[in-house]
Amino acid sequence: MPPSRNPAGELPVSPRAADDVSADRRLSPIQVEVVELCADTVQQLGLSRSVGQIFGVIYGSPQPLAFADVVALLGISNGSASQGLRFLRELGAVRLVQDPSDRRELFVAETELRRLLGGVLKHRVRDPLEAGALRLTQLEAKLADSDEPDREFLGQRIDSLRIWHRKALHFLPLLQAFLGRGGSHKRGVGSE
Amino acid sequence: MPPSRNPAGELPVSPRAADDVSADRRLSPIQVEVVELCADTVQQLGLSRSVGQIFGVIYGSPQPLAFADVVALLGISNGSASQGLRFLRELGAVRLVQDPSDRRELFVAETELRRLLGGVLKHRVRDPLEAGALRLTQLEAKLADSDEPDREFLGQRIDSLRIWHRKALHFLPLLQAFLGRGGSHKRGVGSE
DNA sequence: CTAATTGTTCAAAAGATCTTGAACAAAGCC
DNA sequence: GGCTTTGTTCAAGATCTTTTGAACAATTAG
Repeated sequence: MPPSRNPAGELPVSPRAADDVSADRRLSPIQVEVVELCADTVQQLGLSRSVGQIFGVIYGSPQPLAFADVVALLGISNGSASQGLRFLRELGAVRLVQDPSDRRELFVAETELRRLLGGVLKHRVRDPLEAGALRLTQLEAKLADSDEPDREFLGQRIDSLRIWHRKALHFLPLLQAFLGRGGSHKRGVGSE
Repeated sequence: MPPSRNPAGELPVSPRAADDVSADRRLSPIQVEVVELCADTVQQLGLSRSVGQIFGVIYGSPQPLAFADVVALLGISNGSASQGLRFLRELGAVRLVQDPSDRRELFVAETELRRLLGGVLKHRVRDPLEAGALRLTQLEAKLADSDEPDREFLGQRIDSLRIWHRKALHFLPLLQAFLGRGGSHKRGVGSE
């Protein structure tokens, strides 16, 4: 049971250093908004909202956050935090950092857009596209030895799907090249 | 109550022409798979599955389909069909065509990828991005006259969000240019 | 070794989203 | 005018997703 709330409102005099996050247990109003913004954005990308909140709270923290910090700052359950953090780690959106004086896992947010979106892109675009390719191939085969009455028409439709699919595949490298540029370089962001 | 089912299994001798869709009330196995493929794909895009099924059944039909055909072929309710078709029309993924001998609304699928994705892009990318711009601006203002302790750090984070946001905005025209290039092969695709 | 801390798992509850179907409106037909 | 066909609306129900929290494993400190 983490000391997320304290009936008397007094600090539990944690044994941690003063700059540790566990000391300031609350999010500032601005941080709350960053969390909300991330949550909404991530939701638009088709991932669950709490994953966005978790990323947001880590992204908006000057120090690395521990598991228990995420739980306390967002007021979510251990289960949600565990699942959300695992997912973000798999995506590559957060990373673990080590602190010799702290045996807990500490998380920091990935700040390079290329890496951040790389995971989402794979998870939400590349993998589904590859699954789609397989299905299209099977569908073509099935059409070939079926007694489909509208075989010619459906053949054209499936061809068209193939063309769309190929386009999407060709598009991915372009997108990655685009993401690769500039980003957080000290200067020359370009358009200014 | 449309004659979608007939207790005795006999055709209700519809008053429509023989090539009308209402005559063949069932989807072929291949068409079923096209419907499923569209449903799954559309779901990946973050829209509801039934919308994909509806698009799929229209896309996989040699003839324009009427509202009642969609309901009968997919076995969905009037309500779902009505909402799904309206949504697809708003996106521009299906169009209405007129048949002087039929007073019903007849639907055909949009087959140009550019137009098809155009609507989704606006609905799922451009609009949210614009909302995000507004939020970022408000957030910057709020930060400016707050007594945020980590103001400098959060300022950097918000700047970084701005850069990502701008990148996404600049990317849209690129994507549209890409979609614009010659996908449709003018052979007897017969869809017009 | 024992106790305390840290994080994971998973069945059940809560919540969000989608679908249904019956009542309703609109428009053509007789 | 009344009857039929066509499509829409929306509250209630069904379904799917997310979140919770308590039991559990793993690790470390004492």
